[in-house]
Parts: sequence; structure tokens; C-alpha cells
Amino acid sequence: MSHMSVVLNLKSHISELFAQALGVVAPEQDATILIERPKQVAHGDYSCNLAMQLAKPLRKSPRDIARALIDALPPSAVIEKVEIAGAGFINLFITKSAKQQIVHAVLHAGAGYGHIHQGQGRSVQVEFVSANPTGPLHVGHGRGAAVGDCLCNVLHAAGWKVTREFYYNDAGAQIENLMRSVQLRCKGITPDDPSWPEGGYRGDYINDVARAYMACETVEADDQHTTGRGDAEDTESIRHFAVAYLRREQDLDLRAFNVEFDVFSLESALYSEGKVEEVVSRLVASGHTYEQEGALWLRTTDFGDDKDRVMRKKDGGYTYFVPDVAYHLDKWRRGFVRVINEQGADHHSTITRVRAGLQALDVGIPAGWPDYVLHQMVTVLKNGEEVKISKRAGSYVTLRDLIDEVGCDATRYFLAARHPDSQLVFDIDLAKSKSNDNPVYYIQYAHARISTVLELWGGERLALLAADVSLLESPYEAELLQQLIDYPQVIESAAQDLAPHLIAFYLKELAAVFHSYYNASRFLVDDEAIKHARLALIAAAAQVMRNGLALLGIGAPEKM
RNA sequence: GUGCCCAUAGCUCAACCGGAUAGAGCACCAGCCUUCUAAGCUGGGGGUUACAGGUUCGAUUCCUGUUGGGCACACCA
Repeated sequence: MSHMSVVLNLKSHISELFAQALGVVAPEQDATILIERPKQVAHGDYSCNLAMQLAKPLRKSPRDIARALIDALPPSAVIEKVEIAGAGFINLFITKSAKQQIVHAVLHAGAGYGHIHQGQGRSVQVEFVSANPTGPLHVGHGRGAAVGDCLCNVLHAAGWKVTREFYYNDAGAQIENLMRSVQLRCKGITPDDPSWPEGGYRGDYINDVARAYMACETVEADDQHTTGRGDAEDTESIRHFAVAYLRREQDLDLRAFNVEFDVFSLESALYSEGKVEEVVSRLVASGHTYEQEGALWLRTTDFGDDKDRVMRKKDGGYTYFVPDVAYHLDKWRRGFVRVINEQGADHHSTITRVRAGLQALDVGIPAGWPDYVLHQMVTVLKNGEEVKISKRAGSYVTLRDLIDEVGCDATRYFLAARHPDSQLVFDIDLAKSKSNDNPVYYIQYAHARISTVLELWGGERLALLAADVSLLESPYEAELLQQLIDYPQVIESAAQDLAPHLIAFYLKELAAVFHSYYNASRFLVDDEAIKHARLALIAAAAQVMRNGLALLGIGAPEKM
């Protein structure tokens, strides 16, 4: 292995060294090798707890095992020294020169720095947003879009072949409801009228749809063109038009949010292509269904559900989870051994049902398939008070409202920067503020500062590839080097845990380390060798900032 | 009532699938611009990780229970 490629991922290099040592010391043990970055510098650059793990099975003292492991460790040019500490930690110190080499490794790898091979080119399909085409996207969809898209970027960087998919529930009761609401608006009836149905959609946008339909406008949504008939009695035509109109609106919202999908799947297509019927007959054939009180039930309790679920209602229609099962069978047949569904936690009850339906099909789908990432609710704050409505949608805050008010970058950052499991408070005033309170600007500012310095220098970037990085010796420089070294591990963790917020936290740290360095040092100094070394370092830092910001889908401005 | 998620500094949040003295930012206090962007930096105080047990060399992390908050409990999606 070349020196350069070792430097590109020090942690996995060390992990391999310990794997070999383990093979010598205790070949019959299959302990997991965990390499950590100690919090204290005195504990070295990396530490391994393998000896303590082995103490019990081997019935020896951890420190004796640690000694044996160290003796069996293959030689490596990047290791300065190895120590045993505490209860049996093995602490490794990396040579200064190996750390300095990260600068060249990053500059050579460019946009590819941080990419790892965890996925080994395997396919993963990520379904996210999947809003019903019954209105504009709301903040919750925005969180799904930000988390899902960032997750896709992370998985791609981790070596997965990613397909982004959006599923439109364009069939079923809510579409009927939409059609009815638009129809009433076509007839001039407003939501404050006593005759307005209980569950009717009340937002202003319904009136926009009705007006466009009556004006015989043409809507181009994705793959279809639909022209309004202007006939308030033609329910079929209103239905088509309304769905197309709102799909277009959602598409525009997503485009404004910088999110693109590879595949759009339609619930209506599952019906028209006979996939829903097929799933029903397969489930009946499986023996897990029964008829009761005029309905067809699936015995989901066979697969861990707390009660059985109706598949076909008395009125002959299917409940929503039947097409869901058909949809996921379709995903499986398309060859996606790994599927991740990003959804709001308010839909978590569907998980058991979908998985149960897939198990009942008995077609070889693993019990825990597919994976889910559920994000908790978002509340929006402005002037210290919760905002609950938007003018256009009425009952909820739209994604468009946020993008228009605080911008795409800040919206994406704040919606992706929290652990999906935690509830999120979106503070509009904070997201808007152009100050150090705002992490988005803090990070982007760091990048802009570097760009300015490099521009003032005005030299050939290629010259930096020849910089003598051994001149990078200050504590500030050491810290920045370490930060760059850590980047691939952040991607690994984020991909492993499906936790894109780790990227946001890493970037904040990277920016902080850089700002400190910037404040304490000068770059455009007289000594050419030192100048080149420092410029190479901050150019590498800027590269990593660009790479990380790209994962979040956020711009890296040259000037601010 | 049942299931899922959450609880860490005054506030907003981290903590590398059990590790060594639990970390940042904001706010508060005290400093730093004739110098490459002060949208920045330096220093300081601030904690029984909600509570009670358990598992072990070692727990914010895993298990049980309690309290508090969110979500879901349809022949709606």
C-alpha cells in the first residue's frame, strides 16, 4: 500500500494492522476491532480497546494481551510509537510527517477526498418526501427532503450506488377529497360556507387550482401535460388537473430546494398495471388472509403487529397499505436488496404493516426489510413564537415560505443538522441572521476567507502540490491537519448510522479550527516555502469544506 | 390504556454502534481590528447526563421501572 493511500484513511489502515495482530495473538477470537480517537492528546492519535475485550475470553490480564498485540503489530511507517495505558488501552501516535501528508492527499484527491468503499458499489434505493399531491410541501416534507437528500449524498460518498425515489399517493380517498374541494371552489363555494365538507382542503391554493382549471390553463408536470376543461361537473377532469397542478407545484418547490429525484413512482400506476391485484391474490394464496364482516383481512399479527388489518373494505376499495405492499414488492423485484424509507415519524405505524405484508408474500424478503429513517416533528419559531399557518396553505407552514424567507442554504442546513430522532425547532430569526450565531454563515465564511487569501496570493494552484508540508508545525496547523484527517471517518459514521447531521457538526468544527488558525497566523508571508506550505494547508481545508458542504447541498461561496 | 421517539450546562445541541477528566455554540463576564474579510478570535464561570435500580474492569450509551414531553393507535393516507 502506498504511503499516500494510507494517509487517505489512517483509521482503516490501523484497523487492518490490528486485524493482522489479532490473527497472530488469538486467531480463534473474532472480536470486533474498534479504533477510536481519544479525547486527550496524551492518549495518542488513535486508541484500541482490543486487549480489554480479549481479557475475559483469553483469561489473561489486558496489559499482557496488549503487549502481545503490540509485538504482533506489523510495522508501519506512519506509526511513531505505541503505548499501553490505563486498564489496557493501546494508544498509537502517528508520525508528524504522515499527518502533514494529508495536505497533498487532499489536494490530489480533490472532490473525491473522503470517498470510501463501504458500499462497494452496491445499490441502495432511498425513498423520501413522498408527499401526497394534495397541496404545497410543508416544513415536515422539507426536513424529509433535506435529510433524505443529504443521506443520499453521504451514501454515494460511502461507495453506494444510490437511487432517489419519490412516491406519489395519487389514488385513494385524499385525492377524492382534493377533487371535491377544487370542484366546490370552481362553483364559487368557499371554506367558510356551512356546506364545506369536514375534511375538505381549505388553503388558498385550492382556489388557485380551481381558477386555473376554469381558465382552461395547461399544466406541465414532469411527464404529463394536462389542460383544464373549465367544466365544474367533470369530476374526472378536475381530478387529473388538480393532481397535475399540485405535482408541478411540488416539483417547483423541490427544485428551489435543490433536490432532484431519479425515479417518480405513482400509486395510480400500481393499480393500472395490475400490481395491486397481484399482491392481493398472492396474499390470499399465502393463507394469511381471511374474510370477516364483508371485508378481507390480512393476519398481520402473524408477523408482530398488535392487530390484524383490513385489506379490502366493505365497499370493495383497498386500504392504503395494500398498494404500499405492492410498491415495496416492486422495489424488491427491481433488485434493491437495500431500501431506506425516509418518512415523518407520524407514519411510523405503517412500518409493521408493510413489513408484515412483505413477509406474508413469502418471496424471500428479509424480515427487517426495508430500513426506515424517521424524522420527528418540526416546529417553526419566529419572534420567539410558534408559527402554525401560511397564507397559501392555511393550516401549515410551507417549505416555500422558509426558502423565500431564509434562503435555500440555511433552510437545508437547519433541517439537516439535527439527529432525525429529535424534534426540531426551526428558528427563522436565527436562520436569517447574518452573524456568528448562524452556523451556515460561519462555515461559508471560513471558505470565503480562504478563497480571498488564495486570490490575493494569485499564484498557480498547481505550485501548492509541491509545497514542503514539513514546515507545518504550529499547534494550530496540527489541529487543522487532524481535522482534515478525520473527514473520511465522519462520512463512514454518517453512512453507517444513517445520520447526516454528523456532516453538519463536522463542518462547524472544521470551520472553528480554521478561524482560530486564521486569527493566529499569517499566510502571505515573505518566506516562499512557508507561504506555500500554509497556502497548501488552507487550500486543502477549503477543498474539504466544499466536499462537506456539497453533501449538505449547500453552496461554498468564494466571497461574502 | 398500548406502541414508537425523546430527556445531557440557563437556552439550542454533540459525544465516533460500552471507554480514560462528558464537549461546542448562544447568553453572561473580561479582552483582541494602522495587519490576508471582526459574518472572526482569545480567556473565564457554568453538569449528580430527568429519577431509582441492574448488567461489568468501565454506563450519557445496554436492560427494568418511574416521571415529563412528542407522535401514532380507522374498513383515512
